[in-house]
Amino acid sequence: MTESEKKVRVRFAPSPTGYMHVGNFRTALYNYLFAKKTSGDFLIRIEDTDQTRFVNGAAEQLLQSMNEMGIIWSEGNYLKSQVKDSESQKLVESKTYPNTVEIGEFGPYAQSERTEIYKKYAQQLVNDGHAYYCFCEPARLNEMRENQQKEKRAPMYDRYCLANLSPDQINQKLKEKCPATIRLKVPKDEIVEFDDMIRGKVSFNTSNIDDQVLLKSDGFPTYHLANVVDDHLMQITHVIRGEDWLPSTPKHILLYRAFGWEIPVFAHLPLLLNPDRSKLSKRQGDVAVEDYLAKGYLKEAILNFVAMLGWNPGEGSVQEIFSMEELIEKFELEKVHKAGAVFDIKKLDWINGQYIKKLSADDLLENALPFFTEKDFFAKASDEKKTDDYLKRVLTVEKERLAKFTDVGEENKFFFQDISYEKEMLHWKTNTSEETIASLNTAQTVLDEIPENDWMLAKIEEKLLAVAGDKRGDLLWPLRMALTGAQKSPSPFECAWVLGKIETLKRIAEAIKKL
RNA sequence: GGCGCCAUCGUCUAGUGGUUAGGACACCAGGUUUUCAUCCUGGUAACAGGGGUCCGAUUCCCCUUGGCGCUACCA
Repeated sequence: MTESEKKVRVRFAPSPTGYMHVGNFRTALYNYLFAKKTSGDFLIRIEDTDQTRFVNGAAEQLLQSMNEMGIIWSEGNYLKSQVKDSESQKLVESKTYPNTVEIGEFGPYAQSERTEIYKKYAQQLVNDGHAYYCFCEPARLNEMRENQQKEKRAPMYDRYCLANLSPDQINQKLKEKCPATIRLKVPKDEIVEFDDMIRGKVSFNTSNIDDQVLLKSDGFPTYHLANVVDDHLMQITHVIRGEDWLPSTPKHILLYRAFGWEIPVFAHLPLLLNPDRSKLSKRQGDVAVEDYLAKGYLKEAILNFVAMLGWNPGEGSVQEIFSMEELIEKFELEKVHKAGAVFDIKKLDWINGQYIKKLSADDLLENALPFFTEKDFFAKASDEKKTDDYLKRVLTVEKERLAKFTDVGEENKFFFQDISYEKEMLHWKTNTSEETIASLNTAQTVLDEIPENDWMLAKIEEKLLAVAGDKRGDLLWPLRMALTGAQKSPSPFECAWVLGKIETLKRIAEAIKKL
């Protein structure tokens, strides 16, 4: 099989932090789209090699979020709740994450379970002269770096252990169990060049590259070693990751060379940015996919929005709304931008609104219900205002003006609670009380004629407009105010329809009484 | 500081060696509407600067500037 015919295999390799950063999510999405587009494999590998950063439940949360967003992988850890019984023969219990199982022939897929593998390869590098033991303590390293910085030199390991320790001394220290790391012996003054799928040719001089620690003194690997070893062992063909990894790519290439392994294709994605163009961070607003889900953004909208941050099908395309299927069909890694993209929530709001408008009454209710139950006005509402039918009517009226589900009901609390307003508010323009009462009486009569089982929006509108004639404001303003007590609201027809015949007539009667 | 990456409206972007530099969001104005929103119409708004190459550069090259990233026994 030649290289071009080799099956594409890509991976999403997150370090579990407890939530999924949207930048990370986009990386996962682009990997997924690329795999789908090329009929390749997409796997998840958990990069949990930093014991000091272990967060309980974080890995599971990540799998959960990926699953929720509809990005499906074919190898790696899975939540037990996610796996079908029919797949049970292929399952392997996960040692580290008891709520998960693994599928795939290249496991384990959690790096914390692969430490022996990394140790073996690190040792191999030492034996071959590509790496060396370092016994320097953090204090010395820090001092060294400070001095280098004072002299305005790039901080780099000074190779003290490589230059001063004889093989016997090294063995002696190892025997004494002195804390040791293994460092990559970076050759000096060589040019490492590679062809990035997004950036084209990128090159580095190895003289600027530090002797990277590969194996930490706790026996765990650093990202660089674990990543290269696993990408090779798991037969990854394309490494698609954030641009923040670009400067360490030459280290990885040096590792592939030292091992004599084939180098995968690299594609470094532009970063997602805060409005001030710094790397998207928690300090400046929400960065977790879960945050946006919790705020009532639809997963399709988030997906759509994030996909367009840094990519566009081009060729004069003016399309803004894309389904996952369309994204898979049109996605091309070559068309991913080089420059970072600002995460503009206003556009997300607009896209989300577009998706909300397309939802059926049932889907609307399903999505909105959890948000209703969080609202104080909803909790205090009477039971008949919490029925599915009632809420569906509210949502049907609200969906044209909803940007996200947290906003649900907020502008229309009068659908749920008693209203209060000054009687002067009932007057349309310069109308007198007598005129306003007359209008409300007309509305009352007309609406009372509509049977309760025929209480439909079109019917209500038709009947009221028929009696309004050319003086719509005179009839409709007082009616709307009587029903809502609010300066702004949906049309009186919609409000009457939502409230139902009984409540509508009751509120009209109350208004007349006020006057 | 060193190394690297990047550069079209405020934002996301299309685009070409010759275009009135296009679209979307946001914003503004007008229309529809009983109000608000939706919706419709229109408008403001960009090729960072300087050198080249070329008959001609927003487009190709170089420099400057600016932004960002990396510079850990984090990933």
